[in-house]
Amino acid sequence: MAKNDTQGSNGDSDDISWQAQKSAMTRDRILDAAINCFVELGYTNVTTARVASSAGVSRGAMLHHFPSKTELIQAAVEYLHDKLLEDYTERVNSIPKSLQGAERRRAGLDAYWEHLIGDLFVVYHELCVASRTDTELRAILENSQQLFEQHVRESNEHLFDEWIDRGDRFLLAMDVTKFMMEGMAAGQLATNRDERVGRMLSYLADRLEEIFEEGGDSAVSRHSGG
Amino acid sequence: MAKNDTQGSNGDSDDISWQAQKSAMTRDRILDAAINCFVELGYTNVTTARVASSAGVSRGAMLHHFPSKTELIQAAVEYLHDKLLEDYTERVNSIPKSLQGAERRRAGLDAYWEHLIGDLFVVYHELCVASRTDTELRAILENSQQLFEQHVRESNEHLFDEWIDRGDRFLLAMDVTKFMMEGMAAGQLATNRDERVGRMLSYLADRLEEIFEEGGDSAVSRHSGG
DNA sequence: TGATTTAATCAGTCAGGTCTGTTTTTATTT
DNA sequence: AAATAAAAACAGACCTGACTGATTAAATCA
Repeated sequence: MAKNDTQGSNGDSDDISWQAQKSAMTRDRILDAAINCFVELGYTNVTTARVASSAGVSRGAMLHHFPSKTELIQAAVEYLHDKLLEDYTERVNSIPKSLQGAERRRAGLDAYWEHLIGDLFVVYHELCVASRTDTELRAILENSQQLFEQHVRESNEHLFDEWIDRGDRFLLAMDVTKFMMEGMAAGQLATNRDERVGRMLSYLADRLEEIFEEGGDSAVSRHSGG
Repeated sequence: MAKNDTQGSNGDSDDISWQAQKSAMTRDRILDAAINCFVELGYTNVTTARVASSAGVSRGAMLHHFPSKTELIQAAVEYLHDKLLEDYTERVNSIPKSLQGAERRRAGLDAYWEHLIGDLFVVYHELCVASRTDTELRAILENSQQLFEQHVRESNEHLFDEWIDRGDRFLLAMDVTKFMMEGMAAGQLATNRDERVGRMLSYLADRLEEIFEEGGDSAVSRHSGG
């Protein structure tokens, strides 16, 4: 809005013009609004008009930045993907450095759980479900999924760096964690939610420690091939 | 279609008229078509015209049986619920009687898994996801969910009848099973699907046996309060 | 014949996308 | 520096197409 301070034909101070800045700002406003609409309305109920209204721009303005709904969705999904990674790493990084060993790993589980029940992941899961019958969305998601999975893997290798060289056991532990926690997040659990979740997280934490115990018992090694 | 054999104004043999039979048949045809559309198109892409076309009836005919789309969806969801129960019990009942003990329980897990990756459950899960932002659908589903959960509980009590009196351990085992398997079913697992699933099912089966071992170790009893 | 079921057509709503016009910013010219 | 041209950002009206629900006509059965 206040343009006179930085702009001018002499444009030395910043190599990015005021126009480009303004354009990027409205673009981000629109993408934020799109994510917001996903959260509040659900992917299938999002219309271009609603996104524009929520962003505070006219339909024409939005159509200038995103010529079609597909391009809007594409950009919004990538934007969501970025925010998902940011949310996850932020939660993991905010684990106190003082925590070490089993306590640190348990805190990692809790952080992952909080990430899974957040709005962003809920929306992401909705997109995955919708992509079953929406080939366009499926194509858009495939890229993001691979990147996200890789990022989670790297993050886990950091959290569980003591066990990085356990081979199959590491994969088993990651799958156990992933499936159990995503099952809790996606499953409809109306009764005793907090109690059941707490119990499951503790149980899961113990199983992970068990999997990586030196000379683990046969029950574990049978599945990890070690 | 062959009506002359059972029908007549003397209508003593059957208290339901030919017309009612026919009406019920088209009703079921429409509901079957609706489920089919859910599977093939996804819940949000289903239109009344498509259902009618898939059922082989005109829209007018369908609107006679289901005056509004809401009523159609309502009936279709209840129909889906019935078919879900049928599918699950059928799979469980088809476990050979010769299997007993741990083998029988493992077969129960496999049956549950097959049920979870079937079309019916996939659609059901989609409905659950869609119900987050669709209050009408949410209301419709709530009834079905309670009935379904209760049925699964009863079925489990039958499959695991040796352990029915284990109190908290039983609840823990059921949650572990439910979450892990639903996580696998819902999660996007592109790579090594069959291998990972098989490994997880074996691991899960072992954990369940472990949970119910007499005088189980502290790791288990810590979470089951027993 | 009278009632019920099926078929066909119509009107209203709302979505996405095109089109044209307006304002703001940038580049050019004098 | 002032004026002007060009381009970009923005705004809103319009069109098309699809869906739902209502209405009317035909066919079928009691």
